[in-house]
Amino acid sequence: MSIDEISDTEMEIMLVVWAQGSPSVRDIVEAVYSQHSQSLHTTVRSLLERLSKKGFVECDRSDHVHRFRALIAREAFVESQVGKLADSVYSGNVAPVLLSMVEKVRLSKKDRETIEEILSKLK
Amino acid sequence: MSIDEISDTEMEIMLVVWAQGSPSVRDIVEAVYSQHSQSLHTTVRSLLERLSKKGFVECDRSDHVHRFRALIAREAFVESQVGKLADSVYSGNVAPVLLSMVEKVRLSKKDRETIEEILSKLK
DNA sequence: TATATTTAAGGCAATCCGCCTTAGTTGGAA
DNA sequence: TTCCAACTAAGGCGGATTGCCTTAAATATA
Repeated sequence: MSIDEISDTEMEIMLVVWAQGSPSVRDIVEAVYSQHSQSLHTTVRSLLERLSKKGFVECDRSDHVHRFRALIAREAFVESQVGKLADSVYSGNVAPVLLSMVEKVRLSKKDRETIEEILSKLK
Repeated sequence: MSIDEISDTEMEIMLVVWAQGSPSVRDIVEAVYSQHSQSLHTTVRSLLERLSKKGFVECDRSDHVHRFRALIAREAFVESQVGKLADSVYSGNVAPVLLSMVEKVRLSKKDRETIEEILSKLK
């Protein structure tokens, strides 16, 4: 599964969609811009249209006020982004990326134990 | 440290620079395009100029034939990319994704041991 | 019905991307 | 020394993307 590019502003919209589940345009405008106006509304609408074309969201038109839902989970999106990074830098080998992540990311005791548990099951 | 965006073709050039150390324009052209021409030469030259402006490479002009070197290690680049992803998607918290990746990614025995070694050092 | 809200369609300036053209410079071979 | 091949320098071009906006039409609601 290859994933389209996503811009910064589109990303902010996705965060709202992931957080709220099925927000309306107005919900997103207010979450992203902390205000509302006609132009911001149509701006977000067109950004949502692009996100829809890219396959990130779907539009529920059963009500007059459309509602948007994510077509990809946040975790799956991040994983695909990491995979893309691995493709371009390490010829698709994700392991080196994972290793540097383990080093860089601050892990709780519980996280470390969970990883160790997963690893032991893989053996 | 914030890192500029990098395009696919720029990335291919960076891979050559990382692999060869201090290649000339010609070295890069031949590595990327498996051929050489005037136009490809200037194309790569301008891509290198952009990479230079973005802070990814530096240009050694001591010889007539300029040579280019990376200003960021490949590993550091990958780490910063992962960090950027974490910032934008998870407010910096990558741990949950890391956990699911450990499950999903096929790891060699050596990789697993490396991760366990890193984890034990974190304790 | 009158007003506010929303959808629909599309445009616009700025930027980036990959690539190329043209011109001038340099080094080395004949 | 002359001439040529290789390189640098400067900048342009078409296409795509991005964030935002304008205008107009449809819909809901007071």
